[in-house]
Amino acid sequence: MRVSASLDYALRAMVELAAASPDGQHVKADQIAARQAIPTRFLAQLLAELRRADLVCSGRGYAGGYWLAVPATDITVADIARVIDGPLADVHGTSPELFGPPGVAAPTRELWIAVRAALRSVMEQVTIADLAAGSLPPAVAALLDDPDTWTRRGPRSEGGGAH
Amino acid sequence: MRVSASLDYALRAMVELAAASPDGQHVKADQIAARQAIPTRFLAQLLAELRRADLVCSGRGYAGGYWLAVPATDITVADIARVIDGPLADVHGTSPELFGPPGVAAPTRELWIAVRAALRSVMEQVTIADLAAGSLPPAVAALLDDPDTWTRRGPRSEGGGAH
DNA sequence: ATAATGTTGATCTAGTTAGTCGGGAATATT
DNA sequence: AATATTCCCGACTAACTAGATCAACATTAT
Repeated sequence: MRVSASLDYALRAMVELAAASPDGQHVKADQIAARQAIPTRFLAQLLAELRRADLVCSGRGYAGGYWLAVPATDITVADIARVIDGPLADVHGTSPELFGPPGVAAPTRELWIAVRAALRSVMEQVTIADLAAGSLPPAVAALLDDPDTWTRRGPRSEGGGAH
Repeated sequence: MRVSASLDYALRAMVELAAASPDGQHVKADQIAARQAIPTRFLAQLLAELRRADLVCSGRGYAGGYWLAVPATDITVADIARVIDGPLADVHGTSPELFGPPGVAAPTRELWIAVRAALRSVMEQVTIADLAAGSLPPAVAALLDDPDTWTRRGPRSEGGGAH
């Protein structure tokens, strides 16, 4: 359940583009790489993937660079994740609903579907316009209200009431 | 954001133990491997990790096998995930709150913290007792009510209302 | 003692991740 | 037309991780 470097980079690059998009600016890969401290050549690969997925457009030459193919309000984090990392959540190779654990472990299938639903409830709600503006949608921001959300959680112990 | 084979195997093994735990039964690694179609030797490794983390106990010899170290109602999916896979969600190597994306992409930090909170809301609520009994807690089961939850989602398109 | 079982550590393969490199193709300036 | 700038594409590598296997050893009930 880790966020890959590729996804982190791609998302940050898209936020850069979203921030420039109201002015219709073209942003060059080098600029994004410099501003976000991303290896240039590696970023270029990611942008090419995003272009093939029709999330961004590109142009070459002096006035070249990248810009969003659709409005920033229409691009969610999930869209980017699916392009870069594939399906949001799959259980070691197959998608949760095709997964059929045997015997008494059968209900783990519903568990993984619930996990996927939870991921969607965040990643499909947040757009890169939200991120560029610095304000998450209320339903997602609500998750951050609990101070407990901000703390790390060690392997077991602490948390509830009983010891 | 994929569920590793190790975590899937470990969780299913724990559900097997939970199902046997009311009778205080010891279950042998071979039995679990057979019932859950898990490579035997590989499973033994996972069980050893769970034992070192004090989630299960083991005994050797004729009456040997594995059993839960604590009640099944006290062991959540998150507990197992942290033992087997490490932190629930980290952003290419560092935990979300230590992560400091530069410039306009700074709010992506809050995004990943929200993602982690969403994962916790499922994985810390579901215990292996729930799974063995085949009924998820109400708050999690509610996620499964929306029929949309059960469908795959392609890369963009479809979904909402307007096209 | 002995057979059944768990424990440990080494090893192996295949695939993924994160990144680099060189050359080519398109575009705008001069 | 020449040239500088920028994106495009494929190959390549080095490191790591996942997934799995094996042999040898330790423990325990009979």
